[in-house]
Amino acid sequence: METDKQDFFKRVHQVAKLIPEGRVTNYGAIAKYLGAAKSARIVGYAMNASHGDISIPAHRVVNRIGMLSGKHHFDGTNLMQQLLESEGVHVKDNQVQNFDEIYWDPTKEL
DNA sequence: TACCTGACGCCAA
DNA sequence: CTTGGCGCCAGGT
Repeated sequence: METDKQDFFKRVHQVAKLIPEGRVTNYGAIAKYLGAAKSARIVGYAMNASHGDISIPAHRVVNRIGMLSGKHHFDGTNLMQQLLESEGVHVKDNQVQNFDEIYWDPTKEL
């Protein structure tokens, strides 16, 4: 059974739900937290799978430089940015402002 | 079944 | 300091 693979996705979803409002994290941090630091890409894939689940704030997950690399995958063109700003996260040019301040590291916070 | 692409990240030149 | 290439895993064609 490919339960192992699905389990990884499930873990990613779980961590994504733990992201506090107004905070953001990056794929690599989640991957590392799960023990697969080099599988940052898979985290993004998991986000794509979780895109249908509103309980998973995928918009709070950005790449290591704080850029909304995944905004292109949301319904609207700037839906991801809208959601972030709605939580108090300032975004400009697909880039999260004060990323260093609102950055949420699961390996540290958890 | 094999090859290619993809919401990333890090190292090397 | 900037740009390019490689590695990782999974899914689709």
